This record gives sequence, C-alpha cells and structure tokens, in this order.
Amino acid sequence: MASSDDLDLIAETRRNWTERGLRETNAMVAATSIARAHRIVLGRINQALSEFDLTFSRYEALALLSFARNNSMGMARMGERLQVHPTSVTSTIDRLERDQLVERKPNPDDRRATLATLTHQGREVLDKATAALEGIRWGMADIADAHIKDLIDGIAQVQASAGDHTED
Amino acid sequence: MASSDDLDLIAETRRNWTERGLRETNAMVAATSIARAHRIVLGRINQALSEFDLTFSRYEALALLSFARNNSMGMARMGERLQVHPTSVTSTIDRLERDQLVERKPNPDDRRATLATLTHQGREVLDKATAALEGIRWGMADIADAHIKDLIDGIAQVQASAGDHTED
DNA sequence: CAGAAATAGTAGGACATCCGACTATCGGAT
DNA sequence: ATCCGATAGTCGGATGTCCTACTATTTCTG
Repeated sequence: MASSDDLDLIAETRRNWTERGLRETNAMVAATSIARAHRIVLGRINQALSEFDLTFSRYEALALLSFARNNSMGMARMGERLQVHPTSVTSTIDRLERDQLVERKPNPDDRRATLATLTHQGREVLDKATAALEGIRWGMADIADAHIKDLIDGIAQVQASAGDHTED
Repeated sequence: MASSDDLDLIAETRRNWTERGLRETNAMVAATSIARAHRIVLGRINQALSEFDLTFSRYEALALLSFARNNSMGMARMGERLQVHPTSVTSTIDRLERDQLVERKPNPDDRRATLATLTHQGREVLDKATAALEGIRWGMADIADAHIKDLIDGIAQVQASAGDHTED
C-alpha cells in the first residue's frame, strides 16, 4: 500500500535527523507534514474546482463575499479575513473579475477603497462549486470525522500562536 | 490578543456555513486550517532561512541530498521523496545550482538521468540553516511538544489517505 | 531484433504568494 | 488651514507549484 510507504518516508526522515543529533525532531516532522498535507489537500480541492475554472483561493474569496452584507467587502478587509497579503487579494480579485464572478466598485465613503462585489454569476458558480467540494469532503477524503477534529485542534495551536508573533 | 481573534475567525466561518446548511463543516474547517497553518509556518521558516538566501523547498532538497549516498541523488527520486512534481525538482535544483550549493552531474549508468550532488558550500549552508531552524523550532514556535505530536498524528491521516487516491 | 511503452528531465505557461515601492487619499496634530 | 503619518490598492519582480508537451533513453514485448 502506498500509505505505508508514506509513513515509512516520514519514519526514515526522522531516523536520519535523529542520527545527526537533531533535538527538535517532532517540530521538524510537523513542519514538513504541514507542507505535504497542504499540497495533498489543495491538490484534491483544486482538481475538483477545475471543472468550474476556480482555485481554492478564488473559491474562498467568493465564499467570503457571499457572507458579507450586500455580498460586498473592501479589499483590505478581505486580506485580513483570508489572512493573505494585500497584493494577493488584488491578484485574486483580478482573476475573479476577469471571469465576471466579482465586480470592483468604488466605495462612496472612501475614495481610496475598492469594494469587491459578488455577481449573480459568481453566486451561481459558488453554489455549484460548494456542492462539488462537499462531494469530496473538502479533500479530506475518507478520514474519520474524529480524526479531522483532532487535526483541527492541533492546527488551532499553530494559528493561536501566530497572533503572538506577527509583530516581529 | 490576536490569537483569540483567529479563533473567532474560524468560529464565525463555521457558523456562517452551518447556517447555510453545509453538512461537512469539520472537513471544511480542516481544509482551510491546513492552508492557513501552511502559510503561517512556512512564513516563519522562510523568514529564518532568508538570511541564507534559502527557502524551505530548497532547504528540504539540500537536506535530502545530505542523507543520500555520496550526497548525490537522481532528480526523479528526489521528486518521489519530497513528493513534488518533477518540474518542481528541476526548478529547485536550478536555483540551488545557480547559488553553487548543488551540482548537476550525468549518471554514467543511465544517460537520461541527472544526479544532483551537494557541494561543499551547500553542506556548510545547510548546517548553518539547520541550526537557525532549530532555533525557531521549525516555525512551531512555543507549541507544546504534546500538541505537536497530536498534530503530526492528525496530518498522518491525510498523508496515509493520499496513497489510496493518487490513481484518479 | 525492431517497434512500442515507460521513464528522466526540461521548456513554456498559469497561478498563488510574498516583498518593496509607488500613488492616492484620509485623518490627526500643530 | 496645512503638513505628515497611516491606510487602500496596484505594479513589478521573485519563488514555488502544477500541467501539458516534447526530447532523449531505456526497457519491455512480440
């Protein structure tokens, strides 16, 4: 089974590092595991979304707008909510606007600001894409719900610690 | 504290989706959490590595070569071990070779293949970078070791399930 | 042994992400 | 009222990742 190969891979990596005298092997394994899990899960999700010419980043942006008042939100606020750099928001909205899923509109109260607004077409695509993602359980495949909860708890530790270190 | 803001963010997202009637909210939260944890941890690691003009991807490649016989390995095998696409290996080795941390050498036993070999300079940079990463606990900051172990176990479920679904 | 299938690596293109720099605008302090 | 720092958004550049397509070899098959 390929799954046992994967576990062997990690075990061997840990062994190599331990032989070399590394202290924080658990932290090292966690970091590499997060990177690999990210590639695995994002790969599955993006494949499911490719049918709609979407990526997970763009999907998240659409979903965020769909929860906002008037389906509309300033770009800076989107960056805060999605926890990405402002220039990433620009890039994401560029592509969503190109595909007519989102519109840029000026903010009448602040001429610096731009409001991203979900279009009717954007809403329709979002709903279909959501159904597709539910079908694949957001890339979590056949992992038991109990395991998923443990995973969320573990990652929450990372996210919680992030708030205390963003001010470097 | 910003950390509670982060948790609020997740809680609010979950609430929004639940109101909309989503079934697999745990899977959804897990997927978005992995993506954000990845950005957080990789950001910390890459910042620590920037001092050495390295990124985590390139660091992983150097480390992999350092464990190989003769500090040398075929590119295809590197892709398997790092679990990335062959073209990503080409790109990574390109940059490592540009910085003279790795050399490409022909494989005398197979004229299709190319061996990536760690240079003396690459080994020195790797050792310094490893010390720096230990200093920041591979981006896992002040998370308790017990929590890290739980996180690893949770992610292992994702990786284990990956082997059974790559043949789509 | 000749042709087909598989494998190794690269080239070109699309995206997502970050950083530094830049313009426009807002707001507060003097 | 005016000047200066903070904020909103974009631009250009670098990197990492994937995909498709292509060349060069190797290996299998009939």
